[in-house]
Amino acid sequence: MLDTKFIRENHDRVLHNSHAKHTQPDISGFLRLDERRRAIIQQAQDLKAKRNTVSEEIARLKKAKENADALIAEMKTVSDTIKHLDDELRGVEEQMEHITLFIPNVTHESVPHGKDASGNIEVRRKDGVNPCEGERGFRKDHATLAKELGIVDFERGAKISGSGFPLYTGKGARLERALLNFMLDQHTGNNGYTEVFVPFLVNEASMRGTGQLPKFAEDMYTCAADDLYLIPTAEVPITNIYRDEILPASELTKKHCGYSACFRREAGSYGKDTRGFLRLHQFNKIEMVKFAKPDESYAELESLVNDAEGILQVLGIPYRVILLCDGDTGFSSAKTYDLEVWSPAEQKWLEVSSCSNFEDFQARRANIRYRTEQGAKPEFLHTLNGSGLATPRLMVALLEHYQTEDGTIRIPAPLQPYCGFEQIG
RNA sequence: GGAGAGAUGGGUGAGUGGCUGAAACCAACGGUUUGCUAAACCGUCGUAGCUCGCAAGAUCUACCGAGGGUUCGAAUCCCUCUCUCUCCGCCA
Repeated sequence: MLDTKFIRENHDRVLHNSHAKHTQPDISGFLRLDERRRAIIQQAQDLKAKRNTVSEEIARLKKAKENADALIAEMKTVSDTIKHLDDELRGVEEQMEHITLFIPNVTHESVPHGKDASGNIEVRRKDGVNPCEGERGFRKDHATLAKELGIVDFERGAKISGSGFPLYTGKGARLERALLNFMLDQHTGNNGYTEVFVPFLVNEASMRGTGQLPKFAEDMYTCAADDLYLIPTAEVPITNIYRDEILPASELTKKHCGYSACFRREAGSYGKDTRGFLRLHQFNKIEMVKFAKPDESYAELESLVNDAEGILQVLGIPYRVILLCDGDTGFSSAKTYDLEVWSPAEQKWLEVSSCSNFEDFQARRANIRYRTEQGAKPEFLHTLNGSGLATPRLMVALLEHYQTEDGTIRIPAPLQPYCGFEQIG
């Protein structure tokens, strides 16, 4: 959510940015409402001030056992007017909020302009230490490999829940668990994150806090009977840990990481990239979240990307870092880098991580502030988050890159202690 | 799921219709005193918004879990909701 004053003073920029992000908010309507709002407040305030002083006068008269009927009658109409003004104000503010909630975050000046993913910029690329580099004759795709090796049972997963709900079996289940533990240990042990284990179902206020609601209601699973939502990412519960709180500046930058299952309806994406692990309704992810001082958040974004990259480097998987153009940057984000791994079978780059600086967009929605010193005015802090990493496409890259000529999978050395085995098959 | 109790400023906690934005104490901060520490004393000590001002700041308004209602006037009375605690029941 953007600051009302910021929208008022930068409405052209906000409008252009919204168009770049393919949204059409009613900025001029917002400005009209804003003006009306201030007029109402002014008028209501004057009347309330009058009511307060006259009420004191009434109290004084009553105590002196004098007649106050005329004043009381007068105040009755004043109170009625106040009530009507307050009602109108409520309506105006509701309309303003409705518009504001659908205005996307303004992108950072370093973000390139572009219509869609074609406008993104590759920042850097790293080759892996792939043991099969250059050998293409025996290359099988991840879904075929997984099926042959018996590490995932898509059919039974679909029987239990539906398509997009994979059932990991045997060494596949162990490998999945190994990846998650390995990544958590990296972030807590080497990168300075404090681990959290979060609720997977959250309330509406949390979803609004991080920006999933109200705009993206269609993308989420809901538990209607209890007014709860299944989280699409651990970003939601982790960021909301400090909702409505004021953190001391000495605790910033605060860094949390955590595992969660992620649930996404992926409505409207059937048939597109849905083979195997490419797009799932439920998957596992390690998420990193930072709470930073505004003047440090962009440096923190770079180190956040490095932390995510570190996983791929240790696992020796080829990847590249992409800076998203404004047209491809998410609703809440001011600047986003994607990490993509190479799938030799798909001959495609696959997104495994998205690292964003939201500046104060989420903090304003969720009311997360910090105070530089005792007695200082609390200010909104900056929130950042990034996947570190999501497992399904990481698994794709791992299987495809570490397959051997005889159809087995070599487990990368750093992962072996977590797996308890050196190969699959 | 049933019964009951509760929610006030950073903390404890007073306050049942007007003089309460809120006592008192604690914590914190500034100062005086002091060889140092301690103690004592004095002062400061919530958030948000409108308007005015270059600014420091000033006026006004709102906020005592949240939202409605009654009233000239609500922390205080009424209704709904949320959360916490206690007891009973059920349960991994």
